[in-house]
Amino acid sequence: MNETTELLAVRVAELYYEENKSQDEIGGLLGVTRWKVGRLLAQAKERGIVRIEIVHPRARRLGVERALCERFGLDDAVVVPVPASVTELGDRVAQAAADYLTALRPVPRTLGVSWGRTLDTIAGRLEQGWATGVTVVQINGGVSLNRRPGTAANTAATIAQRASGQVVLLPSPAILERIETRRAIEADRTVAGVLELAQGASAYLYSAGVADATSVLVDSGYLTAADVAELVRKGAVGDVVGRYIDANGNIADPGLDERTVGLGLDQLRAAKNAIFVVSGEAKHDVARAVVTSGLCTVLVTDEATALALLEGTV
Amino acid sequence: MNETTELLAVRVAELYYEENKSQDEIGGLLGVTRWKVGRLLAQAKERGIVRIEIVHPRARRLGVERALCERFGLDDAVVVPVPASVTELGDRVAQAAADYLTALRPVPRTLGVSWGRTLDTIAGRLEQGWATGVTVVQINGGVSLNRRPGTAANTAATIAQRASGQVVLLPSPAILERIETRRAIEADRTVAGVLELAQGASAYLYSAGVADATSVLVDSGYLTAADVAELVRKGAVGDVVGRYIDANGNIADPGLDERTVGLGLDQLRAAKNAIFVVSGEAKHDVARAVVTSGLCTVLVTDEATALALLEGTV
DNA sequence: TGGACTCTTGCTCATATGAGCACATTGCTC
DNA sequence: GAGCAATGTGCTCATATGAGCAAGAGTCCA
Repeated sequence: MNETTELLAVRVAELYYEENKSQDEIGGLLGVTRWKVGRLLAQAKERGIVRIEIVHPRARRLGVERALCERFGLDDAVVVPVPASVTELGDRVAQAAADYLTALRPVPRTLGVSWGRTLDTIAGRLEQGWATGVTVVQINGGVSLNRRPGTAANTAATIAQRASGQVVLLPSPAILERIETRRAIEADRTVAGVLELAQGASAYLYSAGVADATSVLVDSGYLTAADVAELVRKGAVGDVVGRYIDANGNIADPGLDERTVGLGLDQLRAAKNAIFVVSGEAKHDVARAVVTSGLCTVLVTDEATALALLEGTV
Repeated sequence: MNETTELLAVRVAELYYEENKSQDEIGGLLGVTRWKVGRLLAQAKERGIVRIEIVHPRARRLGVERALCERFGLDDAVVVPVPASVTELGDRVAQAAADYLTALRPVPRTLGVSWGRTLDTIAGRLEQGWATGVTVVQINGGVSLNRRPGTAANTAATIAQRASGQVVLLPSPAILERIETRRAIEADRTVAGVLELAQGASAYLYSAGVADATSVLVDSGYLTAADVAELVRKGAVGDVVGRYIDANGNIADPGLDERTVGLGLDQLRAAKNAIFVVSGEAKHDVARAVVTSGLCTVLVTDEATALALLEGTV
């Protein structure tokens, strides 16, 4: 399209979209047929001269969602556009996750949830009555040692309460100091029952942690910043339900993993409905590791993360 | 429109504009009639949920243009959107002014032009052959004392040359030290002839200067920064064709005006086609003074200036 | 509780637009 | 310069959408 045609396309687009003139009227004004006007409008759209954007806190990016599903073999994806002016990125994504959960059919009878800041925000965004009779089970440990007492329990409890359901907490630390202690605690009837319930959940809802000192595992006292630095040196890009993974989605430190209580990654991979919620540039690496290694079936994320995932592969 | 309807409108807009589904298809997907889909789309547009923007260096803002004409009684207005990322604001506006001049019908036989940076940029943006046989006459003095020798002459000459026309320069300083000298020079046959031609021009093309030390009149040595500061204290907001005006469009310093050579503001007000080109926040005050006091019939400006003009009145 | 008024909805018919086709134009190669 | 391929154009007919209207729904007040 040469410069003259391009300028004509600009004028046509202005008259059509800003002046609300019909293609026939525009043709008369500019001395071209209405068929040519239509073609110029199509070209204006193709070349980005006309930009149509859906601007709303609940808006989605359906095209990007489909591209993610095709690329990564996901069952579903939810992508939310977040304008640069919005500072609470996680809020928009959490809202979208809450919307998705509310709309999920069939309603999951048992929902396994992790804990962390993202999950807490999602819990806060769920409406009372988002479902009825959902049993919410914790899938990673964290009741004890937690410096913010009750957050993990609160998250699961809130989600359950707002679905008029029950909460089943995992009464165990997230990470134990000795493998023997982890085995003993998992063998205990109380913990074993919760883990069995967790393994049988119809859906899982979880996020990821960044492999740095901001991790809630550091915050909670399970790991030190030095521990995490060592994990990074072993290739860790982040943690999923308390388990550190590398860029290929494999366990970064098997020894640490053996001491970690909660649902295993194999069980997450085998899940029929694993809803992964993630946002922010800091989590791009772990997000990529999760979606490329089959650790989720549904992804809820922001547009920038989605586009980064789509650009980075092949 | 309550929250449920608003969310429905978002979904409808996404399916229509991003998925290119017909209103009938969308109705089937969402369980509403195609007529309701149409109404939801209209609401989405009204409430800014759908934003359609023309993004191109040559794009205009036709609605804003019409509003300016209605508000200020202009014969025409040209408003160009300039994205925040574009640093050469004046370039876009200068291009629009060049476009306007080229499209002007009837072609002006005699075109009076001022000189300054904006006019120089416009001259550079005009294409060879933008018109034929146009006599370009300088309407404000400035050949002598100019520290950038020839700029004023170059501007007029370039415009004339690219219209295969003649240039008529005003061989006089912009401002003289004594009123008597100004009268003498204007009485001289050479200068008088040019001024007569200038007064009889079919169209005028000019910009405005900011009332501060960046003025080309300071740059050129006619005024000192102290002179301009004094003018500001007398209420000057800027200069038009070398004449300082206040917020109401009146001469700020009659004494200085008496020593200024060139087309008078009364003559500009009486013109049938006075094309005023202005951009940038620094010039908002003088722009307002010009459009509200009948000193132009056509305004070419950037979108931010246009909106500032529309907001500031009444 | 009923009537009046306002708002919303579904529909008919008119208008607007697009898909696909046949023909025209343009550009390239021999 | 001719032939061929690619691109562009105008058109017919089908599809999509909107304007205006009548009917239904909802709200408010006496």
